[in-house]
Amino acid sequence: MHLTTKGKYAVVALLDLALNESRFCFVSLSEVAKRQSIPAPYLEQLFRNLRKAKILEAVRGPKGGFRLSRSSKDINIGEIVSAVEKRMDATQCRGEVNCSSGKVCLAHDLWTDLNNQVKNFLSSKSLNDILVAQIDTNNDSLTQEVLIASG
Amino acid sequence: MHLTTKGKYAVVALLDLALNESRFCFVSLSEVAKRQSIPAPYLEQLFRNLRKAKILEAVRGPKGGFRLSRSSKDINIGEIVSAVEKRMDATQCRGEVNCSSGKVCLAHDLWTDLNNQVKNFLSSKSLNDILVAQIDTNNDSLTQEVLIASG
DNA sequence: GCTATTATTGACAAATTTAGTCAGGAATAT
DNA sequence: ATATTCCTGACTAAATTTGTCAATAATAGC
Repeated sequence: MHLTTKGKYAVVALLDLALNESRFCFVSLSEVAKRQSIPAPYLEQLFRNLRKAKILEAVRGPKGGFRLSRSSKDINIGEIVSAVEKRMDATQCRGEVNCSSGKVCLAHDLWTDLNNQVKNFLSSKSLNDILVAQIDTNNDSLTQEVLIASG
Repeated sequence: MHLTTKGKYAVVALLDLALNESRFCFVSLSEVAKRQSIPAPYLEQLFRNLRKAKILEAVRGPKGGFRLSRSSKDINIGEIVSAVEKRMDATQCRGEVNCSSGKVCLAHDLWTDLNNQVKNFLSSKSLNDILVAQIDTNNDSLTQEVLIASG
């Protein structure tokens, strides 16, 4: 089970997009990258995967950019993370039965359970949930400003 | 958040130890390594950390080996994993406040919550819990044999 | 005391993965 | 046309994981 900067960058970038897309219909990758301190060419790789996963839509050319393909309420963190992380599965054997030389290993069910635990947690949170929680707990000036901008 | 073979090997090795220590007071590392298909010199590194964490006790010399320093009911999976994994923390900033150039990043609380979720899950399971669950769900001949052997 | 067995330590090396870069191409608004 | 932006594939560097090795220290049994 590996949660790396890929997953973290992806989530933050989409949160940024969710906050800014209501003002400008499409947001350029470079804006997001700059605001969130993510190397732009690296973010391109991630957005590529997010587009394949039908989470993002893109338009090329001037005034082009990206936007969420659905409401931020209908995009959960789990699908974002799985779109960019390739080793999130916690089981050594990817759920296969013969993980320990033909026999189910002693801890097989433990890792399967952990896997489900994490999956369920991440799938239960939408992008919007995170934004709302962030707004509730954090009343500094930046957040307020972004809030006004977004709605 | 990284759960690697270290954590998985460590848990399986200790489960193996828990199953076999009642018969032989101390179990040699090479026995465990062989039974669980873990490279012995690699397991040495892990046992080193588990001893530092007061989870294992060792005796050198012939008839020496390792045993759990406490009952398997009093050792939880969380402490095993943290003894051998160095990057289990899911937050990018290790809980620090200025994770995104001076400001708390948008997803800060999300990763903190995920972190706690995983910690609580792993801490809530003891070595003995895993063995009992394994025995309940898996009635093949090997498990039965080991069960009888263990007491 | 000698020997075989086992843990202990520190350093080393290979393989894999992550993180980041780059160059060139394609679409589109102006 | 031109500038802007996404698109694609390949490439590199750094870090981490996954081992390996050699030498040492302790101890049981003879």
